[in-house]
Amino acid sequence: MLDVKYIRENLEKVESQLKKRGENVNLSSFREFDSRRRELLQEGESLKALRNKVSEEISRISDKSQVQDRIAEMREVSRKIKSIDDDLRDVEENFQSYLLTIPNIPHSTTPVGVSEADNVEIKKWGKIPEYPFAPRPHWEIGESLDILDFERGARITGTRFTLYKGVGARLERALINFMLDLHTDRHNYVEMLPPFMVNRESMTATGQLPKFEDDLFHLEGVDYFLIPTAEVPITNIHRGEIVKGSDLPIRYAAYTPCFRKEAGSHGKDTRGLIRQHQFNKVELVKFVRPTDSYLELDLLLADAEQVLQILGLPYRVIDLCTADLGFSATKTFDIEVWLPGQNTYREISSCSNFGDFQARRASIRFRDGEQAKPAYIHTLNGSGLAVGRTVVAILENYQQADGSVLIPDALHSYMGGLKKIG
RNA sequence: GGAGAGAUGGCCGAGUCGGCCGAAGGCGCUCGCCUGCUAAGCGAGUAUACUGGGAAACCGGUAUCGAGGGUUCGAAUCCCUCUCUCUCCGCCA
Repeated sequence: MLDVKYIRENLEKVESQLKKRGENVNLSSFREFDSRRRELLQEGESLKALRNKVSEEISRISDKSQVQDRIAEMREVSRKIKSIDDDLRDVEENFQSYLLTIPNIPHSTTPVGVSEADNVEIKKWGKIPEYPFAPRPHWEIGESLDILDFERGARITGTRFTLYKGVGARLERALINFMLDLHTDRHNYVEMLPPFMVNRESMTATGQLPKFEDDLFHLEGVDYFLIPTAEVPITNIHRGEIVKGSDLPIRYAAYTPCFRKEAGSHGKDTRGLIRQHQFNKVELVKFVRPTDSYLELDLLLADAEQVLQILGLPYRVIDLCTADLGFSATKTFDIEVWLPGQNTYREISSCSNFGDFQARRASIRFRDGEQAKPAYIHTLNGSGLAVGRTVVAILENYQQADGSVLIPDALHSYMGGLKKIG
């Protein structure tokens, strides 16, 4: 959520900055809500001040006959207050839900664009391997090695669900452990294992709700949602808190499965592990001082990149343009890993700075010292990495002519010494 | 699932038959004093949000004692609903 005072004072600027997202923003109703709200507020508050004053006087007058008309008067005032408060509640509710639908303002360094074609590649790492044979896509490799079972996954649940088998399951688990160990032991994140279902408040705080409910799995009987990313439970750890400035930056790493409906991508990436309704991810989340957040974004990106570097997987980094930027983010770097079986780069991580947007929705603040004013922190998060897609990248990049797949060195110990699949 | 207890400021904890309770007291913390260091001691201060005024320092108003409703001129205090926590029993990985 954006700062109401900031919008009030910079209405046109905000509008033009939001237009860069390609959204049809119209802040004219902002003015209406805002002035109506303040009008009602002032009217109600002066009546309350009067009532408080007179009520206090009533309590001090001992002669009861003298207070009857004052009481009658205040009865009327109270009735008026109630009706103003009712109107005010209405206005505030509508104002609030309106504010929750306004996306974040892109950062000044975010490239302006009208489609994903305007994203900017800022870095390439690793050598794209050459094969003396036609590299196969991971779904073929996985099936022929009998480690991925798409048919039975679909039987158990439905389309976009996959069964991992034997060494395949082990590889997924190895990657989760490897990533968590790397981020906790070497990058100083604190490991968290959060709930995989969250309530509506948590989803609203990070920005999934109210606008993107269609993308979420909702439970029947309770108003809970399956998490689409660990970002949601982890960011909400500090919802409603004022943390000590000296504790910043706070870094958390968490493994969770992620559940997404993938509404609107019917027919896209139907084969293989790329687009699943359930997938595993190790997520990095940071709570930082506002002044540090863009530096922290670079560090976060580097932490995620290192996973690919250690695994020896070629990738590139993309600076997302305003048209491709997520609802809550001010700036996002995507990491795309090279997939030889599909002869393309695919997103494997997305590292974003949300500024104070989520912090304001979630009311997460920090304070330096006792007498300092609390201020909103900045939140960031990034995948470190999407585990299923890392399996995909390993299968495709490390495939051999004989159909086997080599396991990257860093994973040998996590695979019980196994160096090759098949 | 059954029975019971509770939810007050950073923490602990008081709150009388509703009125001067944003809320006693203690701890903690901050600043100052004092003691040759430390400890102790003394004094002052110590919530948040919205809102009006002001360049600002700051001053005023309103709200907040788990959440939402109700009664009342007036509610932390009375009534209703909900949420959460704790204890015991049952069930269960």
